[in-house]
Amino acid sequence: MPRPKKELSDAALQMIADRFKIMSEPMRLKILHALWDGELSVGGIIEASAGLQANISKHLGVLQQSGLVNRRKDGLNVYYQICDETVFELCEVVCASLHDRLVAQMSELPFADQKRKSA
Amino acid sequence: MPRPKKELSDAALQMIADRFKIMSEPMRLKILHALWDGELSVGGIIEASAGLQANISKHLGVLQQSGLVNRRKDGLNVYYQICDETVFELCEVVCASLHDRLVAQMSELPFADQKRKSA
DNA sequence: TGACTGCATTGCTAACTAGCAATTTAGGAA
DNA sequence: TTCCTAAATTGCTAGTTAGCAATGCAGTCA
Repeated sequence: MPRPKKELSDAALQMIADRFKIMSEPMRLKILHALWDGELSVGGIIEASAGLQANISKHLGVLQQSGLVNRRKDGLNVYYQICDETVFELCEVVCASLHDRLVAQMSELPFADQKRKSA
Repeated sequence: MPRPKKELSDAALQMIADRFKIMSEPMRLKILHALWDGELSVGGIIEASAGLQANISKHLGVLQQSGLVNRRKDGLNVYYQICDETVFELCEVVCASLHDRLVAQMSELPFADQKRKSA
């Protein structure tokens, strides 16, 4: 199907770019990945992502302000949860694209049709 | 449908993050937008995106190396074209998410149910 | 050959930000 | 109160990069 081209203002481009920028840090992706299965406390996220507390906290602040995760406080603990399902979709689309690209690159090489080390 | 959580190595996270980073510059989005309807020469892209020649050229180099656009030389001119359709998909997903978020934020305000300046 | 055009490259600067260490704040328990 | 824990914040440094100006280079035409 044809994709109609819409006009995009500079402000719109900036908003879209900002969203991509949020997703462009490996540590933030790691945090989102840790939250894949649901809510987790900051401590749990730190453990799962193996980062320093200050950094994780800062990244969580960024993620929350962008509306990708929400925050729930309970006693001493704070729990975060992904609240924008497009996070998953974006990652899946990117992964598929990367996969396709690698497959295409492999097929450029000689002996491409021989499966090597097929696990 | 459930989204199965897959293990992600640091290298994988880096690759995904890199792809998002490519898309996180307004000028690059502007270039991709200019290429929305098909192939364009560098001159055409410069005109459409209203950027300086050196910057456009550098951005095009980034986009090509990431495999999002391809390059075709013809005489004095060089033509670029989007060769990864996921570019469109990613932008559409992000736009939809941003839209939903703004709608949700509006509904938080008083008089949210009154349509104002409905065009 | 020489001049011209279209694009790429280089050198530079300013702005941004991830990560680290140290501190602060908020809440719970004794 | 005092101590403790969980999380957020602050100050800082180093690394990255977009944009600009100037230059380089390849292809075309006379």
